[in-house]
Amino acid sequence: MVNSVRKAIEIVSLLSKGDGLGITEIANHLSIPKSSVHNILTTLQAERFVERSLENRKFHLGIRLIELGNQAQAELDIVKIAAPLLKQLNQESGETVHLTLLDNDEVLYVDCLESKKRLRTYSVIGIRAPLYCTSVGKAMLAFQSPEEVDRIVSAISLERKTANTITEPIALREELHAILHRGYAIDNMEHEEHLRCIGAPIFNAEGTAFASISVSGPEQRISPGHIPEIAGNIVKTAREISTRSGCPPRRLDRERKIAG
Amino acid sequence: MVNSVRKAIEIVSLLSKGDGLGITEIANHLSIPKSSVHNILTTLQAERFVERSLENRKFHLGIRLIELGNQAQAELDIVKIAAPLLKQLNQESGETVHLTLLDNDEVLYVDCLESKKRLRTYSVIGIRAPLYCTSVGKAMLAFQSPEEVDRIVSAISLERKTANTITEPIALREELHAILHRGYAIDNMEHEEHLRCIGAPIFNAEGTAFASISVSGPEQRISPGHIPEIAGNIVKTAREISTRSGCPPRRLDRERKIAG
DNA sequence: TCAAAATTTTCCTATATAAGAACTTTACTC
DNA sequence: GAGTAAAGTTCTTATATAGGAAAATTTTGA
Repeated sequence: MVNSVRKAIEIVSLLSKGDGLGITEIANHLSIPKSSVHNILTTLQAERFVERSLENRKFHLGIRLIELGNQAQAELDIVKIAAPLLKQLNQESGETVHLTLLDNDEVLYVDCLESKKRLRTYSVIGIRAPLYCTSVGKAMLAFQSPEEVDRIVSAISLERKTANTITEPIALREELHAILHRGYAIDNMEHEEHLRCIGAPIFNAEGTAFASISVSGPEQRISPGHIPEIAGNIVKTAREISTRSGCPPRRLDRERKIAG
Repeated sequence: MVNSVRKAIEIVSLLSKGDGLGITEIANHLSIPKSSVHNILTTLQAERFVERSLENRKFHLGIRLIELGNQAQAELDIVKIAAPLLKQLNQESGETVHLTLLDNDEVLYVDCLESKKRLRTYSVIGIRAPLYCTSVGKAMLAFQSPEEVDRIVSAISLERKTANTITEPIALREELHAILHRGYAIDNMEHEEHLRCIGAPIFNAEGTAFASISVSGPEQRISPGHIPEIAGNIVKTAREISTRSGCPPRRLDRERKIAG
């Protein structure tokens, strides 16, 4: 472990939160001596990982990170594997589709294809969302091991986002149980008003639900009557992505049996 | 300057090029001892800046970079300033609009709003393109100081991308001269077939053309007859972004006089 | 406009680290 | 499936760096 590199990462992470910090502010926040912060920032600045505002002399994230973020995304195995199948799902459903990862007890959006319709779900790659109130999050959470579900459900706090948000751990556990048997998760306007999403898990070679995909759109189009049909297509697509990710067929059969 | 941080950045930059590298490969490429590479990678991995493939044990860029890249983009001053004006331009033109920066004698795309039409310019934030064959690139290049134009034109190589690509330095200089007087640049299918773009420069408080915006679409819609009208709107939008970026009105008047 | 306060930068040395070398593990070949 | 080659890991110490303190700069307020 290289301390200076870890400090550099801490500094970059801190800068990603606030908007513009001076050396002293950073040093105080992270309890790192000012001179060390100064040395590291000089290095980061030379490589355009951070930039310094000319007017107020405060540090910001640099443009090199924009470029690297895009390359990291494009290089990600699951993104490459899922791309053609997501495109098909996007065309067949006509709605916005997402690919997300389970990371740090949160959902991380790593790919997105928007609907071509006027009224549509807008989205950004690289943002995070909670597990308990998104279809992608619940889809991944439901298929974790019982111990992991216990750990995560106790670790996260169920903040209310809309009128429909599940805010009780018991209710969430029941919902996860239902998802396990159904094979897919529904976000019934639990995260954002007027927005319904349907998500299904993706399993890796170890059989872990590490990713998920979803279709999301306005409540009028993703109506209860349409859900089973859309969900069928999502689950089919998710299974194919799992298989291409090296997930053994036996793992998928096990899910099918539970559902059946 | 902190050496270990610079090495960490070099490693991350190297990983962004290839797809998956081992410790020895990285050590050889960068002439850094294996043990140092190992130490740094351990740190980067702990913070999810890099990840290690389970199957072939090679290192890749990590998901933390996807997140940071998105935050760096959203935090960028020019992106925040330009956002509402780009949206308006996108709606009024009905075509894909871009915001780019001049970085390292290249164009870096930092924002994009796609057309809603079926046939449209697809784009990604964080990618790079050459200066000499894009409207955004030529728009920025034309408005650099004569010495800077000289330096850049001698530094870059004019590779042919399409039948229309300008591959002769003399022709490029003439084109830049025309752009300076016209106030906007045209990419007449010089970078990609069937794609026309119109770009205009954005000036900062120092009066430097550090960014540019463009409208791009299929040759049928961005036809020669439509160009003056579309260009007028782009130039108007670019001037407004310049003003909001702190560019003194006198700088913009100067461009107007040259154009007049 | 000037002075005080805050912030940033430079300097120096005790300390953590880079990197050579040896060792272990993994991958390949026959 | 054993033997070999390559890659990865650990260990140790000479060396570069982290961080305290002081100097310089910038900002703020009167």
